[in-house]
Amino acid sequence: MEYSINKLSKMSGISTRTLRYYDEIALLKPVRVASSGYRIYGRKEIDTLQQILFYKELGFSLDKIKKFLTAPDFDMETAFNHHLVELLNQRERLDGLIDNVKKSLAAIKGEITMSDKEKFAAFAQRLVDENERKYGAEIRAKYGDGTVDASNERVRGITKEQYERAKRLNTKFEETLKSAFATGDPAGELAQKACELHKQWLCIFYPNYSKEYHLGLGELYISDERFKTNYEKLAAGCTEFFREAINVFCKE
Amino acid sequence: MEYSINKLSKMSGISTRTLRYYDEIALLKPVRVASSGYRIYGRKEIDTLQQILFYKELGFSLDKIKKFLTAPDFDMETAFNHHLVELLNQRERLDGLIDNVKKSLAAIKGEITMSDKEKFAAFAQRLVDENERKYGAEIRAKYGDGTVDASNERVRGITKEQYERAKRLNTKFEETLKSAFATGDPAGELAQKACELHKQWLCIFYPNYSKEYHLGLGELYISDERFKTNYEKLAAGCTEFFREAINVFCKE
DNA sequence: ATAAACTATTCCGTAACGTCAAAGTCAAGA
DNA sequence: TCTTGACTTTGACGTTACGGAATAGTTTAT
Repeated sequence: MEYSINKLSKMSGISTRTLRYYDEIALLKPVRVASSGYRIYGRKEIDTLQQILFYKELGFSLDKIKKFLTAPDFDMETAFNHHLVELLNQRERLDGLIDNVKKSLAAIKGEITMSDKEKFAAFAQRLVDENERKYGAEIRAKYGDGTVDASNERVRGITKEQYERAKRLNTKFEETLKSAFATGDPAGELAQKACELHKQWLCIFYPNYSKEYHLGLGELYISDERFKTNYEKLAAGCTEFFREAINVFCKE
Repeated sequence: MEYSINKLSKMSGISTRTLRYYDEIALLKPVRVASSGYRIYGRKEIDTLQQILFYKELGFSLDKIKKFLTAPDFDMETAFNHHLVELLNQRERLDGLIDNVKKSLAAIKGEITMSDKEKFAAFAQRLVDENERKYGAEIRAKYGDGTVDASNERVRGITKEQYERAKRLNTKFEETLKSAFATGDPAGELAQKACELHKQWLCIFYPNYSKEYHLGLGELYISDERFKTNYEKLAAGCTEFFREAINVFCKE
């Protein structure tokens, strides 16, 4: 059974434009092309399209979906784990936004008159990051935006002592990680100690620490350039190494 | 006090590229431009930038932020309310994705067998998405958001009775299909009755039933392994037979 | 034969910038 | 004064996953 692009489109609910796009990026090629240039799809292509739609529903990018389909021995479990971590991060960020918007709304409805826009803006700014202005820039410069943005709510209440402690922990952590990297064994004692230090550091900003989140952070370090360059400064390949270490650490 | 683009960039943590972009879209213009073409910012621009960053932290688009800043009597409360609703919707969607990814992960790991019930739920979810994708915007444009949400709710939160009815229908359908397959005639009375039962089953989840969709479903059953194995359990070759039957059924 | 329906290939646009590239500007040391 | 280096400018392309439009060729039906 053969299908024109329009037939396939109507069957699947996917626009012809999209199907052409999938052809263009080699995600879904027609089984053959007629002499007229018309695309012709077969049964196998319908099957593939269904799979594509399935992965799409889970929020995977087309690029990853392509890898799923082309590499037959793709490590699905790892890929899904990565994806889950990413989604969890996204949700946490959303939670933060929602929280702040709710607060701002309350402020608007409350004592602020809408006419006095400037007053409100000033107030709202104070509302969001009183502490952020004090330490935020400093922290941001050191650890990258992600730390501040993702944990705005928690960072806000951080004390100077805590900040000093974080700084000390971080120094110690970097030293330990560097030594650990020299051993080349991410499961070794040194590497695991680095993980422990990192966990302590992390707990300052994220009181609700979980292994799941720690694991996710390992992924974040690799995928986020800002973190990666930070760690790569210690040693080339250090980020990957640290991720391995975290993987071991969190599985114990 | 006057600031070069670099100074402002370093003070605010915003890249020069971004500042130029904000100039380009008229979100933040420099106070003046030197004869050399260099941008020069003043104190007022710093304040404006702070405001921009505040709104950005709440997840507003630059376009909306511009309206906040330029329209002096903007209805903040309404805008914030809309924004909040949008964020909540996004989170709900994320929750759904996370749920599905978790389930898929469990399935991959083999922790649970994709039971019939879950298959069922997955399928229902897919129908919702498809329904939303196809008609959502249209309906929403006509009747407002409420309608779609209610409609989706109906599908997602199918009642126990509906579920029971679906189950009964499905059993009956399978029996009929099995008998029909024995006759070998996809255009015969029994096969057509099976199609009718299938249609009724389908209509529980898909109120906007159309022959076209039913037809497409026939293809889906053959191409999707999860469905295919389900039907092949009844009899070998049964899936193909059923598709033929649907073809006849929908052409009447 | 001609109109209707279908299909193809560009190309532009989306949001919010990052990342070069080529070229002009400014302050300071030799 | 010349040159070097730091700084700045304006393009222009890349990113995601397509939507939409323009233009031109193909197939099908009457």
